[in-house]
Amino acid sequence: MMDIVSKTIANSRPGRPRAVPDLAPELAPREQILLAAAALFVEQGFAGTSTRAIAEAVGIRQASLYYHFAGKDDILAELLDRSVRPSTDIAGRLERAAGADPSAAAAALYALAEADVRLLTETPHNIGSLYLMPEVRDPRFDSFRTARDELQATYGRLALLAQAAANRPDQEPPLSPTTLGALLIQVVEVVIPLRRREDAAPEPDPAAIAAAVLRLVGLDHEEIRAARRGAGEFAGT
Amino acid sequence: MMDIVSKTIANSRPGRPRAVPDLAPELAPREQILLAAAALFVEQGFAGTSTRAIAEAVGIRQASLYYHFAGKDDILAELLDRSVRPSTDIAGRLERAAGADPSAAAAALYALAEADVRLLTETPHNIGSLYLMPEVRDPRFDSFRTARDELQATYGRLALLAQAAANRPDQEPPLSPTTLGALLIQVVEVVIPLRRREDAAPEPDPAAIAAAVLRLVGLDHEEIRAARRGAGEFAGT
DNA sequence: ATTATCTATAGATCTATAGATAATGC
DNA sequence: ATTATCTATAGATCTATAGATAATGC
Repeated sequence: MMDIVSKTIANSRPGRPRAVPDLAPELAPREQILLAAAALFVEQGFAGTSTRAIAEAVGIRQASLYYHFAGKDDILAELLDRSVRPSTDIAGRLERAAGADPSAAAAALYALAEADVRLLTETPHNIGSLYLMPEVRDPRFDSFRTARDELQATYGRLALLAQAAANRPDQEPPLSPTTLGALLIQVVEVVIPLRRREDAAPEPDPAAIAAAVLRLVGLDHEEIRAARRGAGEFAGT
Repeated sequence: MMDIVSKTIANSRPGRPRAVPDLAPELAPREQILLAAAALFVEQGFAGTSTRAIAEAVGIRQASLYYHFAGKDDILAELLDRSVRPSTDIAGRLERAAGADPSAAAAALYALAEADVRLLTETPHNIGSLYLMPEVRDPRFDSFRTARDELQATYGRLALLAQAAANRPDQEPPLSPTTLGALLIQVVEVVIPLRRREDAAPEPDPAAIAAAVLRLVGLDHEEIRAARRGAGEFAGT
């Protein structure tokens, strides 16, 4: 009897028990650290967040962080990689599926923008805003930046391909491919400042943002509708 | 003779001379500090920049900063205010000049976007990127954020007015006014990530970005051309 | 007298390491 | 035996203040 009770209450994991009881024992400690760090980095920046603050948020002692991560840098590196990976995966699949067909490229671009808006909207703690921190420029985070540059390049390539087929009137001053890719990502990332606002602005509609991306590329209303229909067919890809 | 020589070489300002000779004596010390801090904040973030680093970049001792500023916060606060002020001034003038006339609003929106792109492109050290730092959310910088929210609201109001007159086909899912303002500012601010790239991407053409803004609002090619012509007339305003 | 610096330093951090301890696993 | 924590602490910062000093201004 006593045994059953104490077993129920007992720590279910090896290792010395925490001084403060674990509030989220269903999460691995490593995940708890990543989540707490994400929230703090977003609020106060990387340099502005001490390892002590992260540990306190998790409910462990500052030194215990170092059992799970070699240093503060590694926590941020993992957060960055995890947050960009789903986007680059989707982008790669969509680009391969679209091949060289301009109208498929338009559909793929639509699907990519919509997926990215969803990811940025749903990710906990507005983690997408970590991209904006100055520290991310440091060589320590090269692997993240490479992945992100590749994502931007995919936006640029899909856009150029889609644009080639657009039935657009005499175009405004054309944008360079680099500028175009940066611009489209920038539009998608409007989610970040919108989520930052504390006045609880309405969440942007992914379909509306995706349409805005195609409009910027020069597609007209009918072409955008067609791309939206085409995007649906990538769903299984 | 000796007097003339020593006067020429002599320190031209009161106060104890610096331990390290002043490399930019034409700038007031306060301006030197602001410039050096801007460069460092942009590179390494606010919390990641020590007062010692700022002082070193200026060529003074760390403690000497406190003669010019009450603290690190005040340096950032002044940088933020200075960088947003020109935009809000222009926005206010343009909005007043446009009044309630939709085609004037389109022209004003064009002029505002173009002016902002120029400001962001030309400001030293990509200072616009300071807006993105997490620390800026802190109440200490409320006055800056208020000014910026007002700028965004002006974008939103001009866009809604311009849109009312646009000869646009059956529109895509409409964007809320808040989202629209955020989106347009976001487009203009594509300059910031472009300037950040170290591969020396081409500078974006202000006219192309301003056109992109109007296209997002729903204006067609002819309307954009008209807005561009109209924008020229605000020049003296 | 005023101005703009300097030197020196207090007190509060902050990161990371060393080594002990208290669970579970076998 | 392995795992995951803990306590304790070294050494390196970092911000801000106190008070001295060396110019110019009058």
